[in-house]
Amino acid sequence: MLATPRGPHELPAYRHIAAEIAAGIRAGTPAPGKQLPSESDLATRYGVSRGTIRQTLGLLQVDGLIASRQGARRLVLSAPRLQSFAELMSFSAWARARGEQPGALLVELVRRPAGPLEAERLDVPVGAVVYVMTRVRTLSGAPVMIERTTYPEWVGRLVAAFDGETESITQRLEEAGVSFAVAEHTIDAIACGVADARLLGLQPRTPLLRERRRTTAPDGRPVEWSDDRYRADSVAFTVHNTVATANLTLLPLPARNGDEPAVRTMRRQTGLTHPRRPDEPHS
Amino acid sequence: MLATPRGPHELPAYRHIAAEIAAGIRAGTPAPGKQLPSESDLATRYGVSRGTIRQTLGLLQVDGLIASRQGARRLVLSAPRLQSFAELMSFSAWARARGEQPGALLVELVRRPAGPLEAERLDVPVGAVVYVMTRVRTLSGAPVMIERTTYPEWVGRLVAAFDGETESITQRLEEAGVSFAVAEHTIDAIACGVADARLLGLQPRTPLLRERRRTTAPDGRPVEWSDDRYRADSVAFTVHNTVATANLTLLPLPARNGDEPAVRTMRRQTGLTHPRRPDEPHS
DNA sequence: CCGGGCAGGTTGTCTAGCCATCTTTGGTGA
DNA sequence: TCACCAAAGATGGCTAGACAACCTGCCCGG
Repeated sequence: MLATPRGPHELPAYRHIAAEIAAGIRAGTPAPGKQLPSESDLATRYGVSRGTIRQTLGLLQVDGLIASRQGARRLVLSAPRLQSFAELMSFSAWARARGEQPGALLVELVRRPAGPLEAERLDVPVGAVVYVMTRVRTLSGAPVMIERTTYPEWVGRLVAAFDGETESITQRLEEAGVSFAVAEHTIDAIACGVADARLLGLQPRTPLLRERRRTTAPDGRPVEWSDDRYRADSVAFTVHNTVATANLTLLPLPARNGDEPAVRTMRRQTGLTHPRRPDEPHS
Repeated sequence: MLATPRGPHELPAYRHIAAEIAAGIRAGTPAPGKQLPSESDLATRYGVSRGTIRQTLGLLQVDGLIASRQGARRLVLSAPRLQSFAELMSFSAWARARGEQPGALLVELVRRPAGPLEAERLDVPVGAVVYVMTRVRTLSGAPVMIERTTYPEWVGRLVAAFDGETESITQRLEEAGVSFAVAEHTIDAIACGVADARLLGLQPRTPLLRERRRTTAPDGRPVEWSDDRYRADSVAFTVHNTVATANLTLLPLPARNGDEPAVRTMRRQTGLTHPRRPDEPHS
């Protein structure tokens, strides 16, 4: 009864169906603002139970594709975009997904004992071996980002074995069995210093978009800590969040001189009021 | 058998249990890096079925509190932070949650026909009435942000009725029955212009952190479009994402002169490889 | 013509259970 | 001592059904 039978090595049904529905929305059926078929409808159509369909719709909802209100049919919000967790981690994966040619110029790769800051960020003892790699990343030849990544020893050992100009460290690490599960990003703006200006070909004091990232493996071990500085005129971040899932945080720097501030976090919402009526279902 | 019986108006069981487990983690039991009790354990302990516990753990997982791998017990990743969807939307809610005193200085509030850009952002016809409000937001008296928000007529009418120095427009709107469901944020860095410099008391060309946001009601109608510019030395964004839920996007500006670029989106991940062994369960 | 109320449809919550797949552990045999 | 294997334990995926809460549209009465 499955619309498209699945082989043994394929996605679980609920993901498969989610992909199919997302593809449909991308193709315009149903159009944004329109209603989705009911859960029972979809369950029958795909030959699965309502529980499985609810898993599917939960996925689409977290992704911001659809909205739901108890009692009313689900609404299509917008067409889906590109998708991949890897794109958040990997400059190369992102660039390729956009059809641009990523590149990397190795500036430095050093192996040294961890200082107290690095030790805390990577959750290793002070003095443990860490690897610090600095690279300039390019898009179609033009430098757009400076990447300073710190790895713990068990990862850095692998990284050091790669070619310096290896396109995607992330991809190579995954192939080597190092996996990524959780990442925490801190995004702010800084003025370009003299050294960074030279690497990026900019004037000093130009605004840069800085992303600091800590990535963790499924077992909780930190895999990398990175400080990436983007040309502000070539890149921006977007964050999508819903009342059901908010993963963004805005954090103030303590007293305008500080270093590691307290945090403003955006997680889930408990309360949600509903609109009076969905008249004018937009467009 | 419920550890804490629920009354008729309380949260659903799975949210209630999630809150209790999160509180426990905040208090240090289990500590980060340690294991959570098994699903069956928790089900028995809270007197619910395993399905309900799985709903609970799904919540905590999306929030980045715990990680899971098939076959292994769930791991506690970190202590939970403050939580509220409102804090992503509302400067005031965020400031108060942090114990600081938010303020607002009304610069301008105009009512005018929508231009083509505004019309698209708010999903109204060109020429429809929109309200544009400019305010300087302060933290304990010091200006930290310039807020330029555009509202469609049905929301702007309410906003115009508020006092200009109303602390939290968002909160007042919710009280008036306008609810928020989805928000899309675009974050980048720009150099401070002359006008903005005067409003914020900065030198021109200082880096600013810019957040552009479109907020949508549960029925899909846009509620507001905002351009907020923060002092880069007083605020930063953090984004949390997991392999199961990634809501961040990095989007390149097309040719270094552009206005509305294509999008690099970070949504869900389909594939996930697993680590070899979780030895050294960190700390 | 307008408004209220009711019935049916739809999503939200929860249960009980089944099997698959993977991890961990402990024991056995070389 | 060490490698391998089997069993137990855990999570992932899925089903079928029940009831609650809520929304919508229709019908009917005023």
